[in-house]
This record gives sequence, C-alpha cells and structure tokens, in this order.
Amino acid sequence: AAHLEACCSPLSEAASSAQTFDWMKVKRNPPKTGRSGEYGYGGQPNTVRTNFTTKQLTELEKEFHFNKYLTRARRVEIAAALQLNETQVKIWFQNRRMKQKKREKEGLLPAKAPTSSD
Amino acid sequence: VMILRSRFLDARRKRRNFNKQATEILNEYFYSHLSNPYPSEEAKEELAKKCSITVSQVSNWFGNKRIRYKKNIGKFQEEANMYAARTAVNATSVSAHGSQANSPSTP
DNA sequence: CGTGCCGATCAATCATAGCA
DNA sequence: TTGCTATGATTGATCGGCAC
Repeated sequence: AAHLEACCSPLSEAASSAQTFDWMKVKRNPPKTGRSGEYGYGGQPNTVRTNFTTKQLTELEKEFHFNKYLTRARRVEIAAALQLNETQVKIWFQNRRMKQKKREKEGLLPAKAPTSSD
Repeated sequence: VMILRSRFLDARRKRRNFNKQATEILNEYFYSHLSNPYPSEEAKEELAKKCSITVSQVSNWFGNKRIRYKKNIGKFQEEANMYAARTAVNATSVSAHGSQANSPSTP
C-alpha cells in the first residue's frame, strides 16, 4: 500500500518550470521494525533505522562468513542471541549479500578498461 | 562514542567531489529526464564512462539527487531551468533510438 | 497463498569538501 | 580558524517482481 497524494493538477504548469512528477511524490511506508521490547529504548514504535550495535554487527559478520545464507533455525538463534527481530537478521543478510556482490564487481574493474590496448 | 564508528567507516572519509565536467553530464541527464530520472543499467554504464567514475557512483549520485531534489524542488529551480534549456537541443537528436517509449509529458 | 531472495531505491545520517 | 552548506557514501529498511 502506498500513500499517493493527489493535490496539484497533473495537466497544468507549463513553460520551463518543472512539474511535479510521480517519482517526486513517492513516499516510503514507515518501517515497522522494532516491535517486541528489545533493547533499552522507549516503547514507541521504532521511527526508523535501527542502529545496530558493534557487537551485533560483529556477530552478524561472523555468521555471514560462515554462511552467506541463513536457515530458519539459524535465523531464530541469531535473532535471539542479538536481540533483534528475525526480519532484521534476514534483511541484514540480504543487504550484506548485495554489498559483497557490489564489492566483487567493483574490485574487478578498477584495474583498467577491457580494451585490447595495453 | 562516535569514535567507535569512524573506526571502520571506509571511503566515506576520503571523499572527492566529482569534476565539474562529470557533474555537468550527470545534471544534463537528470534534468533532461526529469519526468523519470532513473537511468537503466546500460545508461548508468555509459554515464560512468563519460564521467570517469564507477557505476555505483552514478547510482549514488542519482539517488542523492532525486531525494534532495524532491526534498526541496524550489532550491533546484534555477539549476533545472538552466539544464532544461541546455538539453532541449540535445533532446531532439535523441528522439529516434528505438529503446524505450518514454515521453509521458512533452506538452 | 505465503515466504525468501534479488535488484533497485528510499531516506536518514555520517564525514568531509568547499566557501564565506 | 570558525561556522555552515553542498555533496559523496553508507545502510537499515521498503517496493515490485519472481521462484518455490
């Protein structure tokens, strides 16, 4: 579900001024993470971006090197051990995999252009 | 406290601004596609080559540009007009490539 | 029908560059 | 040097699409 606001008339504005296109109205849904009293922070629903502690990140990294992918069981263990939601652990691994892929991809071209000149 | 963070924060530290030339190219693309500033992977690669930066940097640039633009459209009005006029000519030569049917507006 | 993953993107923030 | 703004990069989390 997305919240699209319909206010300005799409067909108006002219001249050089920029109109308000769809992409400018895109609003992400507020994160629903946090749930379940976790660490010592208020009780209000997490506003945004959970700040992982160094300890949590260290453990997650350790797990990642052991396994790039998690099993349901492992995820539950880690979530409990680090006091995070299973979703947060799942998402962390997802992002971590993408990050590694990006790294590999870039750490392969920085050399030089593939042109046969050399 | 924050010292612990900076410990392993990598590239973010020695950041270098892009050349004026590169920024020009990126802005030209952005404003000439203001209706949909989402370059395809191929387009990103081409921009990266022209700007002498990586594809990731191109993605970062567009990501930041989009967010910051919509956050304060007014602040970019001048810039928008400037590039709009400049790329208006360029747009004419790029209207027959058979890549993607894209032209929602164009009153 | 529900769930995990991917690829792209968002959105907030960090740390520095640049300028007055 | 001091203070503030511009800007590139990072990252937890969302969105749409796809496979199982």
